[in-house]
Amino acid sequence: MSRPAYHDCLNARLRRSMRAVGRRFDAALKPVGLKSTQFTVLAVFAYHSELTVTKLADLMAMDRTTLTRNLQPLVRQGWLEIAGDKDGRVKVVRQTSAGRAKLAEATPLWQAVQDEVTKVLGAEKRADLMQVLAELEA
Amino acid sequence: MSRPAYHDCLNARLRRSMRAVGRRFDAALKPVGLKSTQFTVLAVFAYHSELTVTKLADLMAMDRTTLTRNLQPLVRQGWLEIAGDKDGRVKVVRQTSAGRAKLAEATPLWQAVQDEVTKVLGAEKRADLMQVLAELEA
DNA sequence: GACGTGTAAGTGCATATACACGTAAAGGAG
DNA sequence: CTCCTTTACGTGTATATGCACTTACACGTC
Repeated sequence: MSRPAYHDCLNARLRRSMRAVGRRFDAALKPVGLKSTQFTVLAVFAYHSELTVTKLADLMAMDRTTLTRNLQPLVRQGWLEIAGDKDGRVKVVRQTSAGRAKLAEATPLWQAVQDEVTKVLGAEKRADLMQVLAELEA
Repeated sequence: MSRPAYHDCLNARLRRSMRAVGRRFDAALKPVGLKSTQFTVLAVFAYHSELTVTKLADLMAMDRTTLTRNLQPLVRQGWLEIAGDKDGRVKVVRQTSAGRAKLAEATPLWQAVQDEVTKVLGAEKRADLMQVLAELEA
């Protein structure tokens, strides 16, 4: 037997691609002062007017405590706001009008990268990729 | 026009899957005290006896300054060592025997997760995924 | 109403990631 | 030999990520 097929590691491959793609999206969004990860959070609120921290974390398949900290820069910039609830345990996250504006401002830049990827990969391969990546989450 | 198709964001999808897969690999490697990212670094040295920092970063498609810091925990644990070179600008990274042993110890645990993924996705889908992810790097 | 259980959120710690900038050494032009 | 450019690497700062642990509140049982 030869050495194990380390080059076939799914985790390593995913991270490599994630880094490359992340750099690409980050660069595209730089003119509007958004990280790609922050864009992703703002985009969730295009579909939900308000969410508790835990529900948002579930939606994003992210550790709740990671999200708590990721929200801070967005709150500091005034794009999101966090308020208490009748239920004293719960914090509700909402997008501000500045947040909606920032998302709208960033959307064409984001769309351009999306289109670029579709062009490079082809629509079919891209759709298959998205599908398999989603399966991977389970 | 309706709202943009934010749910179709490649970057967000990649990160979601990366998080899920990373958690899975991290959990599997926990018994031997390795993070999945650290395993990836150690595995590179199954193919290369020594590498400069920049070459290692290139091989991993990672920012060089990120790698510099990622190496520190591995050096601290005694799995890698970093030495100077004739060329005073260059730092050479090598795996120690402890590093080789740790990699060998972790390999079966890593292989189990790899096999699990292949079982869940099917070998073909998995191979296609790896292929497309590689294309994405360019 | 006191108490135990479950639920929502935050903190401490460690690591991963990358950009902007700084430092130091090699190597060539004059 | 001096100066300039290139190359290799590190630091400062900010963000992303997750686990172990803690805190605060709600709710049902007695």
